Amino acid sequence: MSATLSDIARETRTSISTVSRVLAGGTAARRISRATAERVRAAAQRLGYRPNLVARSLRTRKSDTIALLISDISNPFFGQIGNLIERSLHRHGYSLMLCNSGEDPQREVEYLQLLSQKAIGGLIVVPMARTRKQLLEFLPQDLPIVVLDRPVPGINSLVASDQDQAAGILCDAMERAGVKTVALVAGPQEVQTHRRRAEVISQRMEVVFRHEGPAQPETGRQAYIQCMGIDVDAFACTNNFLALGVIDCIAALESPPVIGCFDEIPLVDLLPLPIVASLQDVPMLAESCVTQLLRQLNNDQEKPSPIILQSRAKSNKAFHEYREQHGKIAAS
Amino acid sequence: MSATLSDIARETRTSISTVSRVLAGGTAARRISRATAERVRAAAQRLGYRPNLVARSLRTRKSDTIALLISDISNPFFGQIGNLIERSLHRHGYSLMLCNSGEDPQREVEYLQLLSQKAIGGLIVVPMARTRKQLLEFLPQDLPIVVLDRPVPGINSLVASDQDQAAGILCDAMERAGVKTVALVAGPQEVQTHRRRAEVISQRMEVVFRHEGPAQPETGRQAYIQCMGIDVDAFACTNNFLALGVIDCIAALESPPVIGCFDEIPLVDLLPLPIVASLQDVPMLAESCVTQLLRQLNNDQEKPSPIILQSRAKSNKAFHEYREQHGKIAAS
DNA sequence: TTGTATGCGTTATCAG
DNA sequence: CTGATAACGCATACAA
Repeated sequence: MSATLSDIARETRTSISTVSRVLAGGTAARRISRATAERVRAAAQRLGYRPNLVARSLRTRKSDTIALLISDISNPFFGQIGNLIERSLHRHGYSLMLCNSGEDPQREVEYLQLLSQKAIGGLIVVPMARTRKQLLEFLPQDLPIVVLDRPVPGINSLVASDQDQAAGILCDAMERAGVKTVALVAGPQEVQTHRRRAEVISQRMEVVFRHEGPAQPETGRQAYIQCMGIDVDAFACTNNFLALGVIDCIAALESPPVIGCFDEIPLVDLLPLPIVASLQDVPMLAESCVTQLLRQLNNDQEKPSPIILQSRAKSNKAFHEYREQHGKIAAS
Repeated sequence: MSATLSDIARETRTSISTVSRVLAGGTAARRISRATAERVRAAAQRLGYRPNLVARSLRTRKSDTIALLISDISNPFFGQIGNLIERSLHRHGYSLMLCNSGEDPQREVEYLQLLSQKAIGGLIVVPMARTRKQLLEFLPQDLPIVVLDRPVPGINSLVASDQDQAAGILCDAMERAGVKTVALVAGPQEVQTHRRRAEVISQRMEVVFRHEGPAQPETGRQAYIQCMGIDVDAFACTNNFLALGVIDCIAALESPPVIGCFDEIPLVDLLPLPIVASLQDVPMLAESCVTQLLRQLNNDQEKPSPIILQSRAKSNKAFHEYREQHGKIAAS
């Protein structure tokens, strides 16, 4: 058991309040004489004092723990983000509570309710909830919150990629490579991100086949199987998990179609398939979440405004070869 | 703001302790009359009572939050484990605090100290610390703890893979494929897992080149570059991150060597390299951690004993072809 | 069967 | 400049 304020007070023959003020620092500490402040600090040091964060939370009604509510930390995209957010928060003195909703709205609500019970100090969330009301219903009014990846109308504290731009550069790349007809493999259309990506692709490309399902490799496999017989230049997938399933099936072909997708595909350069991906700026997404959140935690008065990041296209060698063969001559 | 015990007491014209006893359930609740118990439960329901977990923690000196202290959640191995552990804990009513040590002993110590300040209820840790003393120094004596993946002498509450068996089946597979000479690419030898794997490989195979460094792809790349000119049948890597770096460099060769490694390589079946990996039973590792921990949390009297899991070998098509060409005839 | 009183360790208010 | 003292919400020993 660590020493308490009261231990230090006894040791220094001062009162608990004095000790608290000294150790709290800030304005309160300045109203204390150099002498006693020094004595208190010395005693705290000597006794190895560490504040009881639970007691502090009970009193202040907030903790230095931030919740990260996402669908699944084993998704590499969230794994990277989670790692970066945790590092950054830790540097700023906060801890992270990890909450996997598993894309299950009910689990999301359960967690949302938990937050106030635990006096969680802030929330970074990739929401299932589609409306501001749904999302905030069970949360304390003043809880600092950052919505990540999926815009929710009426919430300005947003960090996300510009999905129109992201899908746009993907279509650009495919067009330049001579892709005309595409099979669209889409994740759940209830999810903003998947929906918007699918919409842009549908507008820009000639979609001759379409399959929708959970954002898992299995959905990609099913799409490929059902699409057999139909001739397409490319499979466009609204995320990398879907693409993995398609790639898995497609590898055997002698003249494989293009794969267009979003986010990172591991070892993409080694795969004998033409692949082009639209990559989000993951480190910037993570860091933006933290700065956006810290601003609210520090009671910065200016209202938060959305942070929208640009994506960039990345393709592998096989894609470049494909483009050599099928692509238009680039009009400079 | 949620209702408190005191609100319910006032509403039902009983006392705080009565309400507390009813809502606590268990033995205390049985000593209360059906009538008042019902009244209390009804009021709690009506007022939407949710216990303030911070206050409870302060009083009981423990919380229902479990810490997971690992090196890096963006490592897919830990991502999977983290996801499974979080799901399982959540089902059992616990939350997860995620701590990335980044393989930095100092960050590990920082986190260890934090746990008691937060009254964390239990710990699952992949430790840097090599001794029982180092690990437990800053922890409450009675904290339920599970050591994952890296045995620490004197701590029985362990969940890990049998590294001798894991490395053994990898060597078996390579031998059967006709591999004689290997380049050993090893992670930090301070880490139990890497060290043991390297030892077994060194005993079983003819190691003609050796490179050690952080368990990152970059180390694998360096190893490959420094190994150029030396003729080896295989690269044996003590984990998948190292292997990724080697694979990255090696892909271009017309007659590539075998890659032997541990844990999952994404899209391994599509890669044009002979790869064999020794796979840990990740879901079982995760679930074992939770059961091992819950047993301690429920004050089960029997002392915990280590849970050691077996691995299995998995290879891709290219490896099978390699084996056809170079392998011994299997002596039945 | 139920109520009263105390304390967990802090922060914050109000007197001096 | 400093010290009592009152919460925060809950669990629990002790009375009744």
